[in-house]
Amino acid sequence: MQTTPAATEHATPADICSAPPRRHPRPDGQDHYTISEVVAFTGLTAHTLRWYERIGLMPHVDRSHTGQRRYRNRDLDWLDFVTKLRLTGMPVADMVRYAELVRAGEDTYAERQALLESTRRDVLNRIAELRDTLAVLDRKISFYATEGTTR
Amino acid sequence: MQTTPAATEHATPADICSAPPRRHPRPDGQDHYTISEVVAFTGLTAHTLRWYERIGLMPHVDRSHTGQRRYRNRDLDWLDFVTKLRLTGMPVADMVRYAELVRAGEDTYAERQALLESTRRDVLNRIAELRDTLAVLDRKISFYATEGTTR
DNA sequence: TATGACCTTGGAGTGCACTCCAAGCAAGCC
DNA sequence: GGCTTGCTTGGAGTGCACTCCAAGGTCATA
Repeated sequence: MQTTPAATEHATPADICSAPPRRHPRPDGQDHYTISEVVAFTGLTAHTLRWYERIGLMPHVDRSHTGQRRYRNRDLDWLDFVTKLRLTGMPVADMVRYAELVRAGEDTYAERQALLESTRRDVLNRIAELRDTLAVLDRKISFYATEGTTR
Repeated sequence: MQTTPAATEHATPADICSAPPRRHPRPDGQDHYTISEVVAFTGLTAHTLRWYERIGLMPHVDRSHTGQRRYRNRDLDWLDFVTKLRLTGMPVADMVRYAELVRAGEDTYAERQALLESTRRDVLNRIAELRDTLAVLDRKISFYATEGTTR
């Protein structure tokens, strides 16, 4: 059993770096998903998928001969990444900025790196805040646990 | 040096449980802060403080003889807690629910505990998600770092 | 070929969490 | 008293991230 090397070999400009350890529903070459399939895979709504495209957050989605969207594996990878960024609280405008850098090509590597490093710092800060909050919650919960049972 | 026991001894129904390790600007008894002082302490805006009160997120704020707000140490503690909850992504409506339980008295200890435990689970999940995101960011950042310098 | 589920678009609507405004009262200083 | 700065209110406005709608075209199955 081995991972399919296609993902990195045919890497598109859309998201060239670092193959995520994701299992694709279908292998590269047969990867043509309708919008409702992508809804099922990602948990996003069709509305949101179309909106992401309109605001420039999707690198470009193929179309069938009749104009319907046909998502590829690389689109799923991109959506996974976008979903992770969204969880960090990053504003959509910043994600669009990153998408623009990706579209602009290799010359933007440095700027992309800087953007992700700034995001990384945000994530570390948020984790620290959440740890703090966790401590407060634990203190209050244990208060309620003892007071609630001994009263 | 020892912590002032006043905070727990005179604990008000507002937020009776678990004295936070917070240094108050003034000791209990001389704690009467204007809204702009609270703005300076908490980082919240005056608009937001008034809005919190309007929607029932503040337990009740004292007023001067002319009707101006005079916040107490317990109010600062409460605002600290609310700010922590907000960082977890908890909707304001849920925080209002908790505030209502606090106002309702000791009979709601069990429900409060359940609410905080549910929040606790959310926080743990969010931390796990952020760790995951951190791994993805690190992978991409190291890609850009090597490609950017060797190109 | 008909039925019904799915897909397309631009634009309008929604919900949340603030954020601001106008008009007026209050407090402190010269 | 006059001036400035701060505080009060209800209600309206803002920005974000979706979310939905109407009107119509497409696809799969019977």
